[in-house]
Amino acid sequence: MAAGAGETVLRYRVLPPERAARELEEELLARWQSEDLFHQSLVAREGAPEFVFFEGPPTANGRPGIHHVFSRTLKDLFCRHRAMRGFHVSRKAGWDTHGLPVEIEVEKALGISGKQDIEKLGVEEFNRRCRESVWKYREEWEKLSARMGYWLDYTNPYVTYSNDYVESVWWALKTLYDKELLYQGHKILPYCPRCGTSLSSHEVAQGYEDTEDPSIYLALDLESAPGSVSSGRRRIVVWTTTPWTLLSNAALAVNPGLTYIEVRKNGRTDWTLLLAESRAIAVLGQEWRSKWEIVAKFSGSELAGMRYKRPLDWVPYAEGAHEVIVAEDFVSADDGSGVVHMSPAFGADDYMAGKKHGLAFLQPVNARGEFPADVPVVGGMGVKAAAPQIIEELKKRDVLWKAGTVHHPYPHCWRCGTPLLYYARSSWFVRTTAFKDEMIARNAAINWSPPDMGAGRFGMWLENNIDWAISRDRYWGTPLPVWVNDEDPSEVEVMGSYADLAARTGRALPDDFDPHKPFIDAYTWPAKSGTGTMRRATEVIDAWFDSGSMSFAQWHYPFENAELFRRHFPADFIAEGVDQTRGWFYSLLAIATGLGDDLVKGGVNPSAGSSAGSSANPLASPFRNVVVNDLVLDANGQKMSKSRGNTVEPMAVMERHGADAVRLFLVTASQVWKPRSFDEAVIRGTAGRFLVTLKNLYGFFAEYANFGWAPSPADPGRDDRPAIDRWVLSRLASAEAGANRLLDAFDATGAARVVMEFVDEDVSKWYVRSSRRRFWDARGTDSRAAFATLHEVLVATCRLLAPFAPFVTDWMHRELTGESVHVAPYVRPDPFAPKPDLDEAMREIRTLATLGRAAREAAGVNVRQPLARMVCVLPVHGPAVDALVQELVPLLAAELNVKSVEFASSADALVSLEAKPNFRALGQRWGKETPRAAAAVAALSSDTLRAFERGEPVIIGVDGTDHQLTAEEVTIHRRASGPLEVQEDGARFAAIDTTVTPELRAEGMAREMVSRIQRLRKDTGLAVSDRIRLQIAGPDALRAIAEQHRQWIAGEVLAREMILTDALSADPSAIALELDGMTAHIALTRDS
RNA sequence: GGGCCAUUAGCUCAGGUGGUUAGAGCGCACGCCUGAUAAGCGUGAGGUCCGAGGUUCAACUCCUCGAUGGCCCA
Repeated sequence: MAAGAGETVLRYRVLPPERAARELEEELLARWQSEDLFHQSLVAREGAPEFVFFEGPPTANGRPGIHHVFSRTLKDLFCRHRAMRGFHVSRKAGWDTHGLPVEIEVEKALGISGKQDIEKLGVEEFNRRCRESVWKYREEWEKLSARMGYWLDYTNPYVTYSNDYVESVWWALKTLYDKELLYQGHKILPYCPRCGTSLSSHEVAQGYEDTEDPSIYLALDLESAPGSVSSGRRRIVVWTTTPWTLLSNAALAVNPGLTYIEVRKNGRTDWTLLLAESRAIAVLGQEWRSKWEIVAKFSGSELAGMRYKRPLDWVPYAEGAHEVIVAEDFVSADDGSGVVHMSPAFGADDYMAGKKHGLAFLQPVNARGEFPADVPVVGGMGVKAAAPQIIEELKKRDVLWKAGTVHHPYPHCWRCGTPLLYYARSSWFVRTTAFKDEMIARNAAINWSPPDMGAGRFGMWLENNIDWAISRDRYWGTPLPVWVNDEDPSEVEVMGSYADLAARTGRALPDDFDPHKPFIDAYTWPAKSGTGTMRRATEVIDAWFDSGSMSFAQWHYPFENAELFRRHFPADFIAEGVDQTRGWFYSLLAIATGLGDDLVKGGVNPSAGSSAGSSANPLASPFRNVVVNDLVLDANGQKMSKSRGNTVEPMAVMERHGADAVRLFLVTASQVWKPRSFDEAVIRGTAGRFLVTLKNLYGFFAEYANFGWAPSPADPGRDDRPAIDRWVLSRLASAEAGANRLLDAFDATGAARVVMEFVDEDVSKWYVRSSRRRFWDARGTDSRAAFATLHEVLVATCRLLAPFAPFVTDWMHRELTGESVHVAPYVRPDPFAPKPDLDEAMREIRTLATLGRAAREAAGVNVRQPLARMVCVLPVHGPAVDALVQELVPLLAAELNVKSVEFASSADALVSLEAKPNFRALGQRWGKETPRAAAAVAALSSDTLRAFERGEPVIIGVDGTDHQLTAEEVTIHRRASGPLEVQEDGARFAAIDTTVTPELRAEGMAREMVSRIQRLRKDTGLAVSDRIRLQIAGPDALRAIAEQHRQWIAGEVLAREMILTDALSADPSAIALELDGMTAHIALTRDS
């Protein structure tokens, strides 16, 4: 036959179930690109209210991992939702390009390590390589973003190393300086000897690791003093885990409020030990009281002022007090000996105590973390490595009490893993403590998801705020714009712009001006004071300061784009992983708060764009809503790490399962702020399975709609459709409203679950399954209603799911409507109002269906066998619900294959009533007697309850106290009694009459035949619309049944001809069917 | 060492303000349906709600102590 005549033009493309998600997604990616859809969607919203999103810049020199897919899914889905809601959502990409991570990457690539190597190579060359290295992974990141469907504007990203960006950061630093919030100080800072630079508190927070360190108890000789009880040797027990600091010991500290004891070992008179009483067990052992005698007790304050002999005398004291005991509150009674060794150059408490008591300051450690060469025994050694030598020396000198090791978390460099040293250094600080309260106030206005992240973790962090050490003795970073007179360090100038710099030097900057080291260091000028030269402080700044400046620096504000800035500040929404709590979340808030009014006033050009400035509230937090996601763990719940080798390659996973499934899985596996295990088998079984169901629903619709349905005015109006259509539209409206409300509240998991449950439970499990026959013909009114309803459900569902699974929803939406889902509204302009009565009626019908199926199963009668009747009981509803239940009865009858459905009333003989006590209500009245009152209620007879339902008073009595029963105190359940097969669930029951009469059996057999014929049609490869010729052979009784139901059978199986014979001619395709011990033979051919 | 959060079916997770039958999905077993078929659907088994005390008429739920795991802080 020539092509053409019988061909149907496919209106809706089919979606073969075996088609790989990857292929479908690639089709869409190509389409989006050729349509430039993302940018077109932005253009379409030009002028609409802005929903401001800040992209936290990924560091451009690391490879993206699966956890990035997680936070990017969240960013993308909320942006997509707001865009579908009508907002303009610009999504400017950004790159974090400075800092230690980049330097370390380059060091590795060059095979060098440490500052000397870098200086040897030359800073110019080194920074040139840093600048290049940053882009090594750029393509990978962009590919990942594209592949996962993350819409982000990469055409004009902000880049933290660009001249414009650096200039904005300079402006911020200068503004802080002018407000006296930027200062140089000398403090104990965590210091990485490998990287040669100090770290800020939030960097340290990222690097705690369990470490085994020496745990050393020293017994140091006290100088005998007047009032001494012992004439022999007196020693004080001191604990430390950093033996390398003993070289610089200047004092011992005790807690003034603690009790210290002097003890003598039984049988010894020549020496005693001093230590805190509460630490005796730890130092002397569990049984110490039987072995030691307490000879004296002191309070800590009494010990203050006593002198001792330091353990190691390799470093001479210069000036300052030394070898003296001081009393300080910070000394803990919970560990060590209650006596702490003080080394003011190497500990924050020590430093503070050193200042207070004028202690000697010894710092015999160089910037590489080694003892200087001229120190005896350990000269030239790394401080940590020298522990064994130091311990050996302490033994020799007879001051070691005991030496062991301790497991404790110790900070390491978050980038290179080197243990940090606490080390006195000069550094530049942002005085964040000056505006701590304001940060706390602004934080209170931020909507955190989850809430306790803001009030708890982040709030506590703010409470304990310390000044932000922002300078780094490194090379690749925003240079500190501070110039200092080389002859008088108190003369300082801070540059707030390149124009400032040009003005100072008196010369225009060159066209190829580069603000980075080493070029910037060449800019010097004679000091205004007349003597000396202004030279730049050599440091660069913390890269977190860069990223925290993105809200203005991404626009080169305040030098230009004032209006753009004001339109995009503050952010309505940001989302990152929990690890950013002390990173980007903090730096954004700290910088915006520190700049305060100056940020929105915009320094240099305050008049520009003033008309657009109304939305920028100077007291606002830089972000209004923040969604924090937790870690992605491996399939066994273990943290992913390169060293464990259990990381997941995101691209490969998306190729296998599709980006839709991965995104959906990440969002729905559990609340996003809880850690989730990433198990591919689970993805397949949950998100993947759901998407298969969704595609099948579309496939079902498309297959039948292609026989001739398309939306048209001939479709009945929504209110004129059958109850099941109105019901599913009502459910859809609820899902739509619920999902939208939850997304507005930044609950992605909840929103996705609402829609998925609607699709699975309501559409697939119930609506389509029970409406299938209505789709077999595309012409009748009822069919039109069904098609129109399912079409609307699918279209709206695609929209509801589009933020989560942007690929398959777009594919389907385009087929269904001809338009991309991503430019469609999230909520329909004319939603069908939810119908609570209808929902309730359908819930009852579905419950009865469940009970009816159970009854059939219990009776062993399969559903294909028609039965005469079922009797149901439901709790009392209003007339509206009752009427709707009646309207839905045919559905129930069809589902359970029964001829009639009756509802029994309470008075019916089939029903007896039972009372279930309501403990909550009874408890209020009866208190202790509740169980007995409940028993009395439960004992009420069926007749009494009937009377109660009629409104007659019922009295229950407990211990002579009578009480008139109220409606709240009891729930009345109906129980079936009688000959039927009964299943019940609380107040509902379904009773099925399982009697199979000969007529019913004949009908059942006819259905068996139809079923078998249908299977044969399918096996023969017929299309659902093909007509057939049918032959049925068998004993007389069977033929009689077939004859009796001839018309029905022929109609069901689309037989134009149906021949009944006693034996088939030899037909190889014939099949046999056993029915009640008889055998039927069936054969069919296509009727062309 | 301090703070926070978890611990519920074999697995992954739900379970306002305490209320007497502790739920779902997956897996398992059995079955249904056969015009969504490499699909769809049902029923069932399976729990000392981490442990021990306490408050209460009543505790998965509240309190105390402890165990295990995780996160954060120092």
